[in-house]
Amino acid sequence: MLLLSTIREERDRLLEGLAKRNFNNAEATLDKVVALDDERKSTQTQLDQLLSEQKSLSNEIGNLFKSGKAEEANAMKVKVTNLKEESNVLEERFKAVKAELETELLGLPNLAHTSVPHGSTEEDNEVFKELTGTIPELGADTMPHWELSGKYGIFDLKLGVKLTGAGFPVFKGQGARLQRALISFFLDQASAAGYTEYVPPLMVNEDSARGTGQLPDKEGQMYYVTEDDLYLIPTAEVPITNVYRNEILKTEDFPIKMCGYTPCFRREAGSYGADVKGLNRVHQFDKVEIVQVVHPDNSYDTLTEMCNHVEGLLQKLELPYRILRLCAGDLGFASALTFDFEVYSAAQKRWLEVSSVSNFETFQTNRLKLRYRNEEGKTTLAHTLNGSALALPRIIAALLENNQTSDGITIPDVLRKYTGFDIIK
RNA sequence: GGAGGAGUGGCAGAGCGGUUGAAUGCACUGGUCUUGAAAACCAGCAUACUUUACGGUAUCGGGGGUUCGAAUCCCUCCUCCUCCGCCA
Repeated sequence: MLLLSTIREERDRLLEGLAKRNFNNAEATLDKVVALDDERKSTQTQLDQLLSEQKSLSNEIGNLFKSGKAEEANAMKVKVTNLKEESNVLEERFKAVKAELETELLGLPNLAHTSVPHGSTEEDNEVFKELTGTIPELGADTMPHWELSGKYGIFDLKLGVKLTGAGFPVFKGQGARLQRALISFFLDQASAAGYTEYVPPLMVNEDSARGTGQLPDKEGQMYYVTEDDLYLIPTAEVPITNVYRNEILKTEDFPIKMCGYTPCFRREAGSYGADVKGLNRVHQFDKVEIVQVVHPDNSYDTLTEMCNHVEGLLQKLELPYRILRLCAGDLGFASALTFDFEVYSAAQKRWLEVSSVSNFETFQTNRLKLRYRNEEGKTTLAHTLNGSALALPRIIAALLENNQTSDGITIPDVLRKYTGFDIIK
């Protein structure tokens, strides 16, 4: 959620940013927000005035009763009752204005960082770092991962359909081991980089979902348990970032570095073709997430640090990758700047997104009420960042496809101590 | 799932209808004292909104109600504790 102070004081910059994001009616929306905020303030001032009068009169009534002047007290009661009627009307108006203001604010996306390129679709994303690593030369009998899975019995989509439905792959045998190996590897790497490991709940309440911006923006993306009003997490970002919801930190608490492995659940309606084939897009997948809560002065350095961490993982896995800087049109609602990491699948001959690293600045912390006490003792919003490190299915797809040989699928060196085997046969 | 008890400031813990945003203790911050430290003493110490400012308003688990007036009474939801049941 954007800050009202930003909307009031940096209107031009904001209009520019909203235009970049192709946001319609930006000017009218900002005008409306400011007008609502003005009304909220003036309503509150009037309301407070009335409440204050009521309060002091009520105290007088108490004193009158004590000194035995019941008649005067009763006369005063009528006065207060009248005041109360007046204030009730104002209070209703106050609540309505506040709610409307909130709705408008929730509809505004984060202001994109100045380095975010213009553009409306993923075609306009900037290649921040060109292909790094080598694309393997594969033979004529190269298979995509969904065919390899059948050949080696790594995972089974049909079985998933039988057990649950489309988009719920079942990993088995060496495939299941590979999955577990990757999780351990990613977590060990995160721990070594100073992240504290969490095992969070896989369902969250409404407050948590709102805190990180899943609600109300992406309600349809989440599985929802109606009986208990809980949401299945679409990413570990949600529970982990909410650890510090409603907290006031000290500057010496920074940086807070957290990581966690969780399954992720996404309803992901509306895609087709190669995008959703095999493991390319599924409803349940595993991911290790890294999250940081930092001082606003350091958040862009932290973004770089987190990108370096993700890059290191891809290098250790010996996967060819590139880094994109997302354009304004492709940038997530809550993000100020996002780098996407893509690995190249030699068999599918396409790039697969395996990580997204973002700085949200104060967009999430404003909703989360996640603050710190600054040098002057004032409470100030912290910055949050997160990144996938990494999401498993497409890593597995790329590993299977790029490492296929006539003898089987070779496992990268770094994973061998985790898998316990060096080739999938 | 059933029965009972409880939720107050960073923590502990009073208050149980009337200037109570809330006693007291601990913790914390600043000061005096001291060569330094400790002790002692003095002062400060919730959050948010609002006001140019003085100040004002709201918040005692959440929401609603009764009353001129609620931390205190009523309803409801949530959470925790104890006992019973069930269970990996």
